[in-house]
Amino acid sequence: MNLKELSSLLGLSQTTVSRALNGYPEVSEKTRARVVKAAQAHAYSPNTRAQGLATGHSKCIGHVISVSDSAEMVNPIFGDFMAGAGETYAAHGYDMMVTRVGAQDEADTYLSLKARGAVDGVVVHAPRRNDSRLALLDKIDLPYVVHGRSTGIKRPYTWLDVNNTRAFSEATSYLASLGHRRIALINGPETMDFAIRRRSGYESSLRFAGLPIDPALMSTGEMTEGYGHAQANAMLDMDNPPTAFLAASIICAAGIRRALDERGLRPGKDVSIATFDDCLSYFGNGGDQPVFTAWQSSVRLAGAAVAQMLIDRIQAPNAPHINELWEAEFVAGTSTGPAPDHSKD
Amino acid sequence: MNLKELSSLLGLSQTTVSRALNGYPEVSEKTRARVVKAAQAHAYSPNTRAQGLATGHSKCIGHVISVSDSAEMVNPIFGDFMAGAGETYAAHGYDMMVTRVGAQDEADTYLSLKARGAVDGVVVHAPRRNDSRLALLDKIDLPYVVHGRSTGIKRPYTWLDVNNTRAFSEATSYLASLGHRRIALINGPETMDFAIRRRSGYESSLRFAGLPIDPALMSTGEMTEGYGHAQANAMLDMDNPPTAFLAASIICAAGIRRALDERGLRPGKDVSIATFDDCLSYFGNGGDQPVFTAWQSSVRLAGAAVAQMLIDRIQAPNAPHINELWEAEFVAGTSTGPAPDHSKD
DNA sequence: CAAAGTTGTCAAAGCGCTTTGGAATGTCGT
DNA sequence: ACGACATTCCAAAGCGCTTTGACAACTTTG
Repeated sequence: MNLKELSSLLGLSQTTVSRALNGYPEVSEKTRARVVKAAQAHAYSPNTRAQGLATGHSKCIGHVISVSDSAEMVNPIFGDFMAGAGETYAAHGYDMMVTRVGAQDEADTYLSLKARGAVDGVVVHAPRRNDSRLALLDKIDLPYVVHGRSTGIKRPYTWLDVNNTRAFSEATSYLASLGHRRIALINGPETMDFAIRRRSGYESSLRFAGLPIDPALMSTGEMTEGYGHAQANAMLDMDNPPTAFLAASIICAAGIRRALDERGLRPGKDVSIATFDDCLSYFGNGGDQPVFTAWQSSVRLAGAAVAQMLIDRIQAPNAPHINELWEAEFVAGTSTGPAPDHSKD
Repeated sequence: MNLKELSSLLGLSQTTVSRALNGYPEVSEKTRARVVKAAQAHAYSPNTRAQGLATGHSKCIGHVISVSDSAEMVNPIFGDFMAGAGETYAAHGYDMMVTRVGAQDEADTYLSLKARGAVDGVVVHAPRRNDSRLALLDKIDLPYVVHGRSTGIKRPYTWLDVNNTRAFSEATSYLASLGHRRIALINGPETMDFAIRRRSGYESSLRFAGLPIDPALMSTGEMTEGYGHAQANAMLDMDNPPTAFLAASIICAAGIRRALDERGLRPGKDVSIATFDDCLSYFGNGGDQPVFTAWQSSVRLAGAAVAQMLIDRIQAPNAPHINELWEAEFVAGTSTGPAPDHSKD
């Protein structure tokens, strides 16, 4: 069923039927009702491609997911972010297109998306420092919103980020205030802007507390469970091991916890763990009784909000850029406690 | 840059340019080379929508993700499956469209996808028993491939599944052979076909081993870490607790493990854990030294294979239906061991 | 050397929609 | 009763591509 058939069926012109369905005022309410009813009865939905061709926009939003070829790692927050964004898109009649790409072909992918008119805008995921994608997107005039920020980019752009610096600064101070003097940072990949900010928050709090900054207590890598486990193991083997860990994600934290368990160390007693928590739907932090002491911020809500910002941006491309900085919320869990007293050792 | 501009720039007709780029034989190699070079120089890519309108297919594949409104749960395998599928799509010039939908609007979403001509085919995720989507898709003639199977559907359809029955039967036998007589099943949602099969594999091996089937040792639910933890805790509180757990996913297994750790029970010594493992990129099973004894099958590879099957199906809609049943691979971890000897209790 | 293929190219139609610029019809003031 | 003005509808153009059918310009054949 297409427009032509439907309109001849109704004895109306295509123009009138189209206007009736799209809510234009120059069609009487009587005929509009008639048209709408017939459209429903015949399950008519305008052909997306034809509509796009005619209007010049695709009502589709692109998400380019860079999969590092080395690690072949899919960011675990991906699913929840998409779920949040998808909700917003559905509410506004937008489709969502996902493109998986290796790091090399990143630029080409955006160019192609633009040249082919496949999307009206894109969400930039996992921004790096001085991320070259932003200049590219500005140049080719493809609307975008950044989930995160890119330090070093001076031109304004629209972004939504969590205050990672603050969260990791608070977390470090919190652990220091519990008496911990050897606090390890199990960070995400420090090619990512958020990881850089997290480290800087961590370091500034260490300095503020008068604690040394020890590179041996800092690690960077893909945020897998195995990574958390391996790093914790390596650090706990040190002569002067950390008494507290600060993890980049709850999945890392789980790995750290496993390392403790294997050694018979009690989390929150012998060794503390604090973590950032993205509120992943399949890996909750224990609900009523949080397991991990955490700074949390829902990536799902972020997805919904970023999607909304992008839709707004597409509809008003010349509006001033909006920036949202969300504060992570502190939850006290059982994974942290006072630094163990070694005076009796 | 569009076809018209490019062709007038070259002093050729649109026809010739189009044919040259699409590899038709009736254009001389000399002009073809000229056209290809110019296209590259001007970064010309045919407009997706126009191309789609003209050819009648969208070169786009749909993934409809049902998010149960109650649980608001995003399946954690989603990201890895997409990464695998995305690779295949990219190689064949297909785009990937993702639609998030609540359980109610599922049927409408497929109808709309079809009516709008938005996709050439869809992947059916998480099939249920007697899944009504298959009949719907057959009726509206939208090509599809099922990731999993749907018990009760008699008409042939194309699917790729893991032999869940076998895997869980083997796992149960394995645990029984270690002397476990109280083996708990921490299953996924038993509205899902795969979970039903897993249970039946589990039960058949219990029967075969002459062990009783105790509903108190079986649970069903969304496969979160918290779920695994809660179920394990509840069961370990029983008068006659299980000595082994069989988990539906490595994430559940992590939760079970946490429950053991909290109680000072040693995995593989006091209580065993076996699990199914989807080989999630962010939650590996320890690499060289597997943590969990597991039956594993890469969901990423499944994604790539399903995508390929769907593309084939779209290109040859009348070809016979293909079914692939993959066997899960056994890996021995440290999480299982002989049932503890209670004779000295 | 005319008739019959080949080869390389093109003009134009068509995909299903939106939108422009009329054109009918009806209503109203005078 | 007549022009003015809304109101309601429509024919046709156009979005950027593919594809059909035709046509020159060459080759080859008898």
